[in-house]
Amino acid sequence: MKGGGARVSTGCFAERFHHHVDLTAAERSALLRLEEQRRTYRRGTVIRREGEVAEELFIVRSGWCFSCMIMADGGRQIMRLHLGGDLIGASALAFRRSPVTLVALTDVVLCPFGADAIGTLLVEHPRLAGLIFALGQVEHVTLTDRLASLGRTSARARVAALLLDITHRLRVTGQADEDGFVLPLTQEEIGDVTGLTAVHVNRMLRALAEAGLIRREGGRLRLIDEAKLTALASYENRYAAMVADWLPDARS
Amino acid sequence: MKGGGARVSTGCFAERFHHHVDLTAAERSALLRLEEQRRTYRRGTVIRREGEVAEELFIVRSGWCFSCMIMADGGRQIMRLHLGGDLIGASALAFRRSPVTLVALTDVVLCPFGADAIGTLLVEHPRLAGLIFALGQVEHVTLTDRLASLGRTSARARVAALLLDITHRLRVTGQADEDGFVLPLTQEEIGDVTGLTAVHVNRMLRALAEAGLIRREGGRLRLIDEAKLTALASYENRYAAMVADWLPDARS
DNA sequence: CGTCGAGTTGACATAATTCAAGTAAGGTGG
DNA sequence: CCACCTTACTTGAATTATGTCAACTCGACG
Repeated sequence: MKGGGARVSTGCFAERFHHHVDLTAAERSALLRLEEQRRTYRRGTVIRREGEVAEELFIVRSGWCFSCMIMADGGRQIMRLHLGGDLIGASALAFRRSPVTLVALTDVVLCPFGADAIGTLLVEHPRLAGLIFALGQVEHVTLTDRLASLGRTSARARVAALLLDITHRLRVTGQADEDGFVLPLTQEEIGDVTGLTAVHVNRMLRALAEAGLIRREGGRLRLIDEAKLTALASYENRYAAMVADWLPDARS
Repeated sequence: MKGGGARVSTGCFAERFHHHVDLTAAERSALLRLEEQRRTYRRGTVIRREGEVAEELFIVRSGWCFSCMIMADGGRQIMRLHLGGDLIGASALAFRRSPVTLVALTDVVLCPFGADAIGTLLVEHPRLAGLIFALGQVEHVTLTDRLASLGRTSARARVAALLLDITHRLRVTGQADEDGFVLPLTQEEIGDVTGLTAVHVNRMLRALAEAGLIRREGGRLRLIDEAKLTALASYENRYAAMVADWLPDARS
């Protein structure tokens, strides 16, 4: 039930690529090399602070973390939740200093590697580099979805969209079933993702529950009427729709 | 004064890379090949509609356009303004259908090319592919900045941030001087970028003008007190800070 | 000269925040 | 095992930023 660690024999990053191409042995081992190192962080730890020099990228092996920005008035905006298999810190490919703060939401295991590993990949496994690029585009589009969510939808819709997003991402790795899932976010953190206050998040969650769209039992959260939630949030599941048929052949 | 077309002998996309690496002749011509085709659109034209099959990417050669999403209630969120030298439609690398609508804001000239051109670039000029990836990261970070802006800052701050962002981007290509620049956006469009209503944008612009931070003279807009604006918006100029020292060597 | 789109301005409505006070739950030390 | 503390969650009332509606001006354009 802990999740994330079940089928990792291939490496949890490689797992992503599976669905899109048949990896060659060389590609597979190149990806596994990215996950060779491990680093563990306790729940609540600040992994990296905004403005720090940061030359490493990470693959999330297990657990959740998030990247955020601290605002001038002390507020916080959570940019993205990072779940198992996610690549984080790619901004190191363009900036010396981290634009965001990285925080462990649960106990988390990260696999760090240097930016130059991406350079190597680019030369030796252009197809993999292309796939990573394509995955980056998926993230880009989900970010624009969130922009629309924050800019143009109501508080209920934003909360609903977040819950749907988490659900779909967990399903990819089989961590969410019909019984729902454990949400390791406080209402304040949900607010920091959605641009709301903790108080208002509370009200929206209750409204969704009263409307019979979700159910909350202990730490577990369950989506009852996903169709209505999806409509309410105008949510689009981008993770399912990815295709990358433009990729070059694997290097022989 | 029309802008964008001045120093294009190298190609306006290649122009971007100049600052970061010395391009080899082969690289330069590979980039120029991306700009071989031209397509012109009239101000106001919808170039591409959300949900349409879209296999092409574009480089903006001159003029402005924007990508947006139309919301269920008829509202609109502008995801990004695209200026000369920008690469747009990269989502075609991950999705068959366009997640956004693309609209010409002024008369605009675009250079279309297929996604497979990126595949070729990846194999033949990995360093260029890496640079494009790094530029993508810059965009990614500016998007997160906007997310923080929409989620956690006031209306004035959002408007100020937009004006600063446009200014910095225009300066890269020398289209904004101390006299300011021509803003081809209606207040409604500014609202659609910042997640506000046209009416409120109007009030915020006036407030900024009355506070002596900006000046509006005809269609021209001029930033008077950039320091105060920057503080007010907690704006960070990401375009200046990019470095990419992890790139592999150019293929010989 | 009339129409149309954009900008401006005021009065009013409302969604979301703030403040404040409480309850429930979990962890810790005695 | 209990008493205490802390952290998260709830809930209501007052406040505020932003949206809505509506009227009017202005300049461009045919």
